[in-house]
Formats: sequence, structure tokens, C-alpha cells
Amino acid sequence: MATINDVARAAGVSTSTVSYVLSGKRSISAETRARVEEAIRQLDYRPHAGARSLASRRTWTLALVAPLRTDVNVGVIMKFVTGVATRARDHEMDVLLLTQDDPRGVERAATSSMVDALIMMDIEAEDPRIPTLVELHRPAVLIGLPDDPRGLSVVDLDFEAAGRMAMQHLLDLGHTEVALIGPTPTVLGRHTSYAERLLRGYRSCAEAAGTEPVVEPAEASHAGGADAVGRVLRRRPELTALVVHNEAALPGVLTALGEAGRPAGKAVSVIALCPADVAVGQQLPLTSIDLPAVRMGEIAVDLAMARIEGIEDPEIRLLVPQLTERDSTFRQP
Amino acid sequence: MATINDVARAAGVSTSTVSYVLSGKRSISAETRARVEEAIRQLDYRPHAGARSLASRRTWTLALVAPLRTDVNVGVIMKFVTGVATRARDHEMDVLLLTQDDPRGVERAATSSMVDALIMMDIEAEDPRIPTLVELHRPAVLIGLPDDPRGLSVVDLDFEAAGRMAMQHLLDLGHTEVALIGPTPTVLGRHTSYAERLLRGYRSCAEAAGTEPVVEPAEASHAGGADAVGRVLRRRPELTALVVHNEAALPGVLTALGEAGRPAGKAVSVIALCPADVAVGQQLPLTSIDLPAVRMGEIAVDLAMARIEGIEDPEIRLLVPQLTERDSTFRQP
DNA sequence: ATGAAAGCGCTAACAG
DNA sequence: CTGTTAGCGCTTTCAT
Repeated sequence: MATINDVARAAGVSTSTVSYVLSGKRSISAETRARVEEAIRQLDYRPHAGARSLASRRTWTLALVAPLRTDVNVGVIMKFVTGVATRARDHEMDVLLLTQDDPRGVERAATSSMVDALIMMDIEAEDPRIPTLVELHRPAVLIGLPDDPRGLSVVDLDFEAAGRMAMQHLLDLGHTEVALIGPTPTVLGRHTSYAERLLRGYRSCAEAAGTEPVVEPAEASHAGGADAVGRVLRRRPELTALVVHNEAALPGVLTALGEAGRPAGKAVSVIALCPADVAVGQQLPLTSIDLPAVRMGEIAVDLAMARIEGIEDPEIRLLVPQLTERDSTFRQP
Repeated sequence: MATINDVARAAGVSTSTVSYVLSGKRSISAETRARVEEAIRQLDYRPHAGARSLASRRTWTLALVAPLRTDVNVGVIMKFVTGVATRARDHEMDVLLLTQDDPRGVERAATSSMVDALIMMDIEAEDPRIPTLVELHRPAVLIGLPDDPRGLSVVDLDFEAAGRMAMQHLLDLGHTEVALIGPTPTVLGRHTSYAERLLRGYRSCAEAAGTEPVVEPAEASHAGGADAVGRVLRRRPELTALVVHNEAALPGVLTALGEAGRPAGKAVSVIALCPADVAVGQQLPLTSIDLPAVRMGEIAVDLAMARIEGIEDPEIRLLVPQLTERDSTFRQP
């Protein structure tokens, strides 16, 4: 492997000149630049990442803390990761993948100068990892809004607005017998931030309209969705509309509705809260509020870069929900 | 941040002694060790990863090249990633996440000494990335068997044996009117290695038994599965058994069979090739050949470590398929 | 516009 | 069993 000194020698300049050609941090005569660039090409020179980070105190890598439970929401997780990874490359950054169930890993990556900033996903309302994160005194971004962000940057969908929007849309269509099928009991039990905020929005809107908000959790499976439909129909026999915030249960919900003689899009309006492609890929294309997961990953990187560059203050970015009508909703006569 | 020199001073020893306490590469008196460890604790010392990699030419990180298309097989991808990430930690390695659609990224990571080895997934039969990988002269492991591994280590399920096993199991149950629903036309068109090998095994077994092998691709969606069932039933009206190698199409396949009055487990035996949890989470628990994706990720790391340590030669590890009977198969009278 | 040189924090000979 | 020291390859003052 050629070093910066090899390049300098080949180009007949000093090492610092090569360094500055690479970083652009001072002006170089066109002629010198050309010679250096030629030498770089000839020798196929690549800066040594470790040496660079040792001298510059920048690693050009981001840590991404991901939940690798393989059970729920895999699709959404992958979209976050995709957004982060691609946007990181736009900033010429690399991504170090840390797993949630190795809590020491986060600390290690930060304190051994492996990364310039951390991005953490799957944030709970009172996430115990946040104090630890703050202690590290490193730029950090949360994908998911906790109760108290403690001065960290955050990106998330405005789930409360989404809850209101879903309910209001159904009300506008003439539905009053509405229920919500939410995430697994575990997720709700963990006080996961997004789940609770969606419920809050849904409930407040329902109550304002004078209709009692019915909520059922569902296990993240076909059977889970089907069971939830059964419980919902028992609690609200006249049901004409459903909000579903549980990707994995969606197929079961739709099948069960059909089998109960109350097909989605015909007898029951269904609004899903999930990535658009998931809504489209069901038995019938679902009216949905999009969860723009790729976009959120991208924004997380932008927020991290702003903190690294030290220009910007921490920022909380809530995305405005977008509802797209497809075939699962109808006007209730 | 405390440095190794701070620790040495605090413990009243030389820097090399601290280094050796940390690496265990030479013997240290119990007393000295204790003093050093105390100093490390006091100062909360963490080795600087860049400095370490500069001096030792080891980065203690693995590159994982992942396909981030968010469309198909997300579940399997996540399982590979999970296996790699967790096993890497067992070896005290970290994971740098590279995306497939940034082909230069692989080269960059390798040539700028960011990683000690590379793991690449989603390998095609004639994968154009393999020559490039070989050129890097770095330890590399493929998850997926190409036609010519070019001396790289490989881990994969023995898909050909799996194809044979599925067909043979159905024959043993008395089925002769069998068809296979495979991956998307695109995947098949790309000559994806695993898809073709499965077909080969299935075909050879079918032909040996004197029954014509019927194969239909399916788009990776509910509708895709349903359509494929339609086509299969047209080609083989007396169908009594189905092998399905397409996770995302599975729900559509099962629903369509039901709607055609040929329910899975009753009129049609179904064997799925997918991760066990996917097989279990369907409308009805499916008899399946497991795709042990987490395990494959783990093995990939082990193979990579063996190459890094330089002890072992490259190795091709094909896992023996395991069939688990559940509720979707029955003996054909 | 360019060069010289002092580190950055660690490892691994070499020396005892 | 321990210490001294020469790098590892790069960035960034300080000089000119």
C-alpha cells in the first residue's frame, strides 16, 4: 500500500502538500495539484483511515444502533437502515452497525473514537439508553421521539397528528363506529413512544367527536390480526371503520374481516399506518398514512452531520403525516 | 480522553506494559497487572481505535456488504445481518455496513484499511462482484454459493439437496401431481444461485420419479402468490402438492388455494422453503425446510475470522437442509 | 503557494 | 518480568 509519503516523493512535493490537495484546506497551484493527482493515480494511493482519524480526530463514520430482534417491523427497520446508509454515503461517511442488545457496544464505539456521531432507532417514551447516550458527549440523533430528548436531535413522524388525521378522515367519510388495532401488547407495555402518541391523537379526536375510542392490541402475525378483529367485533358489533397500526397483523385483519362477512373496502373502511409499499402490497390496496422510513433515516444523518459540523443546535423534526386514499375506504351512507 | 501514557504514568509503569496488560501478549506479574487495571479504571481509559489500527494493522472490524433493496426477502436479510452482528461481537469485532449499490464502497473500505475482512451476501451464480473482491486480496466470505467461488470462503444452505428433499418428501407422502412456486421472475432472471440450485434438485428428483416438474415464478406479494397459484392450477389441474420458495408470496398462495376450494393441508400439501418463524406465522403452520439465516450469518463470521487469523484455508460450507413437518402436509390416499 | 516537523495514541521489536 | 523507543500514516501548526 502506498503512503502519503510515497505520493509526495513521486510528485516531488512535501507530504503536507499532498494532504492539502486531498483536503482542499489551502490553495494549491494548478500545476502542483495536477502532479499530485497524477501520482495518486499512478500509485493507486488510499489514505489509511486509522492514521487519518488519529491525526484529525474525525473518523468519517456514524454509529447506527439497530434493534435486531427479527420478529416485528423488520421492513421498517430495514428502511431506516437504508435511509441512513445511503445518505451517509452522500456525506462521504461510513456506517458502523451496532446492535441494541449489546449496550456496551454503543459506549465502546463512542469512547474509543470509532465514530463521529451516533444514531439510535426504536426509541421508547422513557428510553433508559438516553441518559447513557447523553453522557457520551457525542453528537447523537434519535429516530423516534422520547418523552424527554435531553437535548439530543430527533426525527420522527408526528404520530399524534397521524392518529388525529386517521380518525378525522373516517369521521369525514361518515364513520362513527370506529376502532383501532394497534401494535403488540408488548410494544404497548414498553410504552413505546410512537404507539402511545398515535393512540393519544386517535383518542382525542374520537372523544371530540363524541365517539368512544376502542383500542385493541394485536400480536404481529396473521393469527394476531385475525384474533384482534374478533375482539374488536365483539366490543363494537356495528363496526364500519378500522385504523390498523400493525404491519404484520394486516394480512390477518383483512382475511378475518372477509371471513366475518365484513370485507375491507366494502363493509369496513380500513386505514393503515405503515410504509406505502406495504399498504399497496396487501390483498387490496389500502388507504394509508405513510410511514416515510427511508426519509427518516436520511434526515437522521443530516441532523447528525449538522451536529458534527457543530454549526447547528440540536433539533426536533416531526414529519407531517400524509394520507393517501386507496381502495380500502369508502363513504358511509 | 486518557491515553495509554496517562495510564502508564498513573500506574508507575511503561506504556508497553500497559499495552501488554491489555493484549495479554506477554506475561505480567499479578501485582503490576493489578496496578495497571486500577489505573485504567480510575482514568476510564479507552484505547483509541485509529491509533491501534495504525500501529497494529488490525482494525477489529468486518465489512458486511448488504443488499438494501427494501422489496424482497427483508426478513432473511435481517437474519443474516443479525447473525453476523452478534457473532462478530463474540469475536470482539465490529461491523461496518456497506451497501451493495455503492460498489466503490467495498473497495474503499478494504483499501483504506477500515476492515480486516469482508462478508458479502446475496450472491448470484455469476456474480460480477466476485472478481473485484478477489482483487482486494483481503479475507472474504460469501453468503451464497456462486458458480465459481474463486478461492473465497462460502457458507450456504445446500439448496440442491433441499430441492430434492422437498420433492422426495412429497413423493413419500404419495403425491405425484406436484408443482413448485419459486422466486420472482427477476430473481430467476438474474440467475440467482440459490434459486437455480433449488430448482435443479427439485427437477432431478421429479424426473427420477417420472413426474414432470412444473415451475412457476411468483412476484413477491400477496397478489403475486395468488396469480402463481392460478397459473399452476391451469398447468396441473390435478395438483395435490406444492413447494413454495417465496416468502412474500406465501400468504397469497395460501389464500388463493383456499379460495380455489383446494385448501392447503387438506387438498394440497404445501412445503415452504423459508425461515422457520415465517413458516409458523402463516394462516396455518407450514411444513417447511428451514433457511437457517441467523446461523449462516454466524458461520460467515467464523469463516472470516479463520481467514484473518490466517490459520485456515478457504472453506465452502454447505448446510444440510432440515425438514420439519407441520400442518400443511398430509398423506395422499 | 509550499515545506519542515511535531505530534496524534498505540504496538512491537529490541534490550535488559 | 519490564522498560525504551522507533515507527504506523496522516494532519496541522509554524515558517518561509
